Amino acid sequence: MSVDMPVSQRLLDWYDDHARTLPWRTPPGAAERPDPYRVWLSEIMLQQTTVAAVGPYFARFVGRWPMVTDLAAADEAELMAAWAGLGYYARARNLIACAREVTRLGGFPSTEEGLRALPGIGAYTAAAVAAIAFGERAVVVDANVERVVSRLFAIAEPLPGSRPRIRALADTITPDARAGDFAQAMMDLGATVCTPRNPRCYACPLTSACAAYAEGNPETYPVKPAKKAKPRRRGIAYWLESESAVLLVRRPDKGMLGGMRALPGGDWGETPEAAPPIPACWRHVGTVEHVFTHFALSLDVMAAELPARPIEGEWWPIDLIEQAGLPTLYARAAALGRASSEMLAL
DNA sequence: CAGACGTGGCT
DNA sequence: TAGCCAAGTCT
Repeated sequence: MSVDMPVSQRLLDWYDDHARTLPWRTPPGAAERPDPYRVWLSEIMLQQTTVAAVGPYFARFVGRWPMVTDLAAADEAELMAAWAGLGYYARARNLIACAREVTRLGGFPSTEEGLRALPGIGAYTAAAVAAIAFGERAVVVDANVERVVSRLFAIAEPLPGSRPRIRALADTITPDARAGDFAQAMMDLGATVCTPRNPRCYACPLTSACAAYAEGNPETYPVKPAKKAKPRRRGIAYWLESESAVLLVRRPDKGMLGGMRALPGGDWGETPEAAPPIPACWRHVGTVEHVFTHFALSLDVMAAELPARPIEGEWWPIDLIEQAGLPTLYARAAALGRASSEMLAL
């Protein structure tokens, strides 16, 4: 392989042999383009989320809602429950809004600009869908591309200040043809070779063009600012059981776990303080330690059993609690409450 | 613009 | 193991 072959060509050649096989992809250089609906759905799911985590969710979603028009007609609560566990729940709320808008438009826009106007679609996703699903030349910059470009050009300026330069440099190496394959090739390279730690430079098709490799310190790029310390908050969740069912609530659309089902309980803060939904003999059955992006939470779980469903609300059969679509935090809290009441019944 | 917004896997 | 990190978007 010639060293003066353009970076884009070397990368595309590498991709032809090393592309990952993924459910939402067509093979490299395939004649037919992938379904825009599947490309869009996968891109939304993959935002800040690993391929491994997305796999089963993607399969369930396309099985249940095979076309964007099906998703547009979905029951919102069912969709939120199907998303439970994937995180960043604003994505699920935007997903259904976007599906409805696309259905109203009669299909996905094929341009970056048109895609960018849809809910939940930002600069990255608009470029990715335009390139992958519609073959448009678009400069696709995600965290993988930022890392690969930072290393190729040994960019010393830390993120996020270096973003404009990274984008400009990515533009210079993006080819006119096969822009979608090129974008996916950059992401595959970042995910499997040009990794954040212990990059496998010996397997990289671009080492001869890589400034960081020449310096001998690829792992030092991209330069990032120091992380801030996470504060710790406390909260309480109430497992109220009656007639083999448990009382669930729906969290407000704004804020943490917005729109998701949850156990009753007050706000989270410095001290755990929340009035129980009803006076009862509440037992402390455990504490869930959960780390979010910007704080850590200690959630104390209280449990009680009462006869004859004492208050109005959504009473969910405990045997079917897995289907309630609780986000992970509350799924863990529910496991504690359920185990405690089963223990008590023995 | 910097902070809010989840979760699980890897080192 | 505690921290880092993942195909970002919205405000």
